[in-house]
Amino acid sequence: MDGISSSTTDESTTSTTESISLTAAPADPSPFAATKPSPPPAESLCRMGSGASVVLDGCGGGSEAESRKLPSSKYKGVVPQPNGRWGAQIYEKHQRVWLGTFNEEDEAARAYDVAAQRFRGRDAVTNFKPLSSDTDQNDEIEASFLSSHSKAEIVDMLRKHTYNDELEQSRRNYGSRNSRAKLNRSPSSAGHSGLGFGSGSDPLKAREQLFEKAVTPSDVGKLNRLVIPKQHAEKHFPLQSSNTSKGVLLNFEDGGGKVWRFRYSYWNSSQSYVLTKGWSRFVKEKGLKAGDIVSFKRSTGPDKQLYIDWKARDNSNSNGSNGNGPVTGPVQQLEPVQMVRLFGVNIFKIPGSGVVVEAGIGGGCNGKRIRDLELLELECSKKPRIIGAL
DNA sequence: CAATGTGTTGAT
DNA sequence: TCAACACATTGG
Repeated sequence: MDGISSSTTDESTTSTTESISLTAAPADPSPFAATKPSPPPAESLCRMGSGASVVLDGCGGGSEAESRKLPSSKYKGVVPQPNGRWGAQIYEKHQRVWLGTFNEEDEAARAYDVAAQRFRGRDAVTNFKPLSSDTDQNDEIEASFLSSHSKAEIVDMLRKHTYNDELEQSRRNYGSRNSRAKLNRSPSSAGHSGLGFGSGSDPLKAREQLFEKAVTPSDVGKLNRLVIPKQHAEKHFPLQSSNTSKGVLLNFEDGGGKVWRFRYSYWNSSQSYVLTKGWSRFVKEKGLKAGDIVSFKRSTGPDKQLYIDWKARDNSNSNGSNGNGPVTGPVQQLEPVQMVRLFGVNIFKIPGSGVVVEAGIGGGCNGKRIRDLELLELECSKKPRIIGAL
């Protein structure tokens, strides 16, 4: 049932192995600047600016009036966007993995290359990549970098255009650090001090730490999503096959007692578990920054209330930003919304009103779009099975 | 409303 | 697998 793991094991999906070694390293922030050697080998489509409504300085302004069809890219994995920009995508398992949009074809092509390397290893056909030249060292670093990150992470970086930066950092760390110690450094590693969080360590609440994650630039970027490390996602927030793609709504209570509802789902496209809807609001409200740590906890009680907290990476960050107050302070719980997984459906019980809402019942959209309950579980009367495990 | 990314489908 | 096309969502 858990199609998730079976169907896609994240990196392992790549079959052969994780040994995705990279050869080239656009470690340089400048994408093609340094590496712009081999033009598109294959296709060799030399179409330029033909239909894009946006100006393409690169090719000289082509005034194009043929609007309908967008110009196809000469690069593999690059597709034109209605805006005149370029999108990058790669396919795997009949599923498309969107790599983001870019202004220049080259940039998009670059992104594709990176993804190709990460997804398919060095044999992957790329637009430029085969570049290795003399920087074996860098190659090795990038190889480590890639192999130590999930596909989802790499994809996020590409989409957020932070790949080069991340790689850059990794590079530095690599040099000073060990050549190969722990390549796994995303989630709970941050500081390890972990619990220092809400400082809570308040046994009174009977809540247990599930896991933590240092948010990446992507997590707090414009992607409006939080990638939950697969291991933790499957361990703590298992999705039923029926929910996998549709997603479910999960309620989390923050340190201030505020309840946050996030859409939690599995993205086939990037093969990752993510918190999407609602996440951006959380990021804004809390003023989350890359590097900050987000912690997930769960009540040990029957309600299994979920909690979410965060902590700035640096201790007392001036936080003078906006007014997001130090909501981080004390970890207290107010009126938690109960959520129970029933029949493969999440049921939320709103305290006070005793109202029970079925996750996903989308219905009321008055003149507006369905903004809140867009995702639904279509299984209600099916398989009467209570999943209280979570 | 514009931009972005997803759903889909048809071609290779 | 890939890319073209359409359009649903999201953010501003």
